[in-house]
Amino acid sequence: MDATIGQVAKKAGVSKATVSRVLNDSKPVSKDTRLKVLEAIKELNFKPNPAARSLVSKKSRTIGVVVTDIANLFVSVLVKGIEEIAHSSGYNIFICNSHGSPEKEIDLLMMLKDKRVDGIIFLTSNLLKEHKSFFAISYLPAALVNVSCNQNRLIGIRIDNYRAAFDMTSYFLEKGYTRVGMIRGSLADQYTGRDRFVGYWDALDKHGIVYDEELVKTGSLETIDGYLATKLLLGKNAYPEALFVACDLMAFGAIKAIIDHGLRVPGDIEVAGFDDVPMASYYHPTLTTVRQPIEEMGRLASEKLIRLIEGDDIDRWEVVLPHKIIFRDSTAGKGRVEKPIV
Amino acid sequence: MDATIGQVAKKAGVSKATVSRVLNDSKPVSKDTRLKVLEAIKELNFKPNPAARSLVSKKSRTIGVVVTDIANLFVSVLVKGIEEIAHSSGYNIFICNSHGSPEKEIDLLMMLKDKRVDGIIFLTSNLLKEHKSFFAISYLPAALVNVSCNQNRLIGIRIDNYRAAFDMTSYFLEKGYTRVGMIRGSLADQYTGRDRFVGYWDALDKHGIVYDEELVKTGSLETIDGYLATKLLLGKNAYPEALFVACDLMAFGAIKAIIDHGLRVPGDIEVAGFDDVPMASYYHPTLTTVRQPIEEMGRLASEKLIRLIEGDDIDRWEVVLPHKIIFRDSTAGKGRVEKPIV
DNA sequence: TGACAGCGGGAAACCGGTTTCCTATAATTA
DNA sequence: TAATTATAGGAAACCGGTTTCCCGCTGTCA
Repeated sequence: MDATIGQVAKKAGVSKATVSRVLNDSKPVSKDTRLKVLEAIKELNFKPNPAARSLVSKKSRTIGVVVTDIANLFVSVLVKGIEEIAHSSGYNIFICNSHGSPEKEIDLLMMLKDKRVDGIIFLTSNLLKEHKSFFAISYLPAALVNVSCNQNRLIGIRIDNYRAAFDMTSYFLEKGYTRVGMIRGSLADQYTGRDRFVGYWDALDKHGIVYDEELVKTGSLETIDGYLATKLLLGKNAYPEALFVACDLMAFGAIKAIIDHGLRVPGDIEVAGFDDVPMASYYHPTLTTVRQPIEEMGRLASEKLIRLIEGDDIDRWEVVLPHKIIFRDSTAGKGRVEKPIV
Repeated sequence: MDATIGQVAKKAGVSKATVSRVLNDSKPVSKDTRLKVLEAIKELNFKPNPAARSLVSKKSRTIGVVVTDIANLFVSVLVKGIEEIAHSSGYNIFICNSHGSPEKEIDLLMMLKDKRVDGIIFLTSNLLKEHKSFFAISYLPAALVNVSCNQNRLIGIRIDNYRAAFDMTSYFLEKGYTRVGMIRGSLADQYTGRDRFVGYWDALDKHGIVYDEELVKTGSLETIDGYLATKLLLGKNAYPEALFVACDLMAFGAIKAIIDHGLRVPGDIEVAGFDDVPMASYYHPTLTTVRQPIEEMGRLASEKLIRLIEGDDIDRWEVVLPHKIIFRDSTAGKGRVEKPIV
């Protein structure tokens, strides 16, 4: 069906080797022969068989991508960035959903290695020692998104989650609120989740507010988790004046819960999220949030990984991209009303 | 680095052919030899090289997936379904974003063919004759999502968009509203977009309402398009009592526009969407919408395509899955207030 | 006992490219 | 003019599997 290099060679009256040289510019070929070969290629509509190429080059031109769940907005935007660069560099991407399970993650990493991918982009909120040793032993080029790792030859792409959470929380505190709550990610998250939580805590601390565990609940990053966690929070007798939520999806759930509880956002409780997914500016009320350059993170991970795969040198292994707080309606409250001094 | 079949053969004291037979159960092997081979495989941690296998089998175990934009919620949920089945059947998926451009779509289809994918899943709202002839000429197994095509040997997965739109619109009309508007998809969409629009029109017709082009605007399926289209609609002197929007994302934009305009949903205008993306039940107000079994559509496309690739017979080439209208707050209005008969 | 079928297993061809090694010719230098 | 050096391009090995073809052994039947 498809033409082979042998047929092209015969048609052009040259050897397979010569056709290969024309295809890859791997050795000089005279103008005449080159033209004959190109002509034959065009006439037969010849496309080199990638499997045959892979076999000898030992490169699959495929990047494995392990993510928690492609249907999550953060993830799909990240993948879009990854795909854009990979595709334009001639790489396929091979996406796998781990559903956040560490065992599944390990399985997937090993499976990708068996499939001979050239490199891996790994999105996880929790980098375990099993993960680290996989990368150390396998020698597979890899880029980690969202976590930092001082291990040798591992690319890391993230934002300063600690700082972002610190600043977001400080905004509420400087508005005069003393009861600032948080819906945080799972306690198992040693990186993203932890950094955002510590940033929140440190901001309280710096502003002389004592951490109150009654004001903090945990959810697993889905909208429904934000909803349920906030419901719990509101069950207490004294609810927060402001709420910092560890991701936008949960923040939407939180706002829904507050409204269902008969309170207003931002009138009664101000809410801020994290990520700035596209929906944040169309939710009602629009959501104040920490903007991560998600697509850019994907592009950068892809680009650096491909450089690493192709043996170019990497100037910086760890990249911390800038974030930005985007203020919208969900925090457009008046701040604490000071008691007038008589 | 990685062990080869030759090394396994040597270690087990047999020929490569025998190892291959054990791996694939392609010819009987005595119990003794089989055990020796399995032992050697385990000891060397041997994993067959997929490129070498592909070369001889002429199968890449890869499915090309062409979608408009992976960051779109409908798309990412669909891809999740596709990935689930493909992965569990040992197939990779190779995702490409067309951004809705027909030229790009053709380019991607041809590129996938050159990459020797075993089959293609194609999500498009508009099946052009160039697409059809690609599938006809290339003989590549393919599954189309969202469009119907009477062409031979093409799998089609969709819902009855016409009926769904008809029913949704009828709901408003039967509530007594006479001014029911629509934000429809692009005029270029000959399938999904057209069916939903015709369903809307026919419902009006059946209820004796004359189609009013002032009440219909067009958008390109993104949230912002819904917002802008609705803004336009509200600019007119008499706005609709109810609005049927061709997809959820645009519906969110529409609701936002209505609220920004100083009106209430559903108090002043009722709104319904289409798709039932996860956010629909967490938007404020929660969104009435036509539920498509998106993930199931992905799974089914994947499953049928793999059957086709592997030569099993296909019982039904066209599958029309059931949809369901999910009623939520955005249509919880009282209906037209009848003038009391004195 | 001899002929033949059935079965396990090895050697080698093959898939379609790339790369090494080598040769013939042209160009350069002594 | 002879010797040397570049250069284009061919033959064949190779990548790592699968598959065909064939052979030797055992068991069965006449």
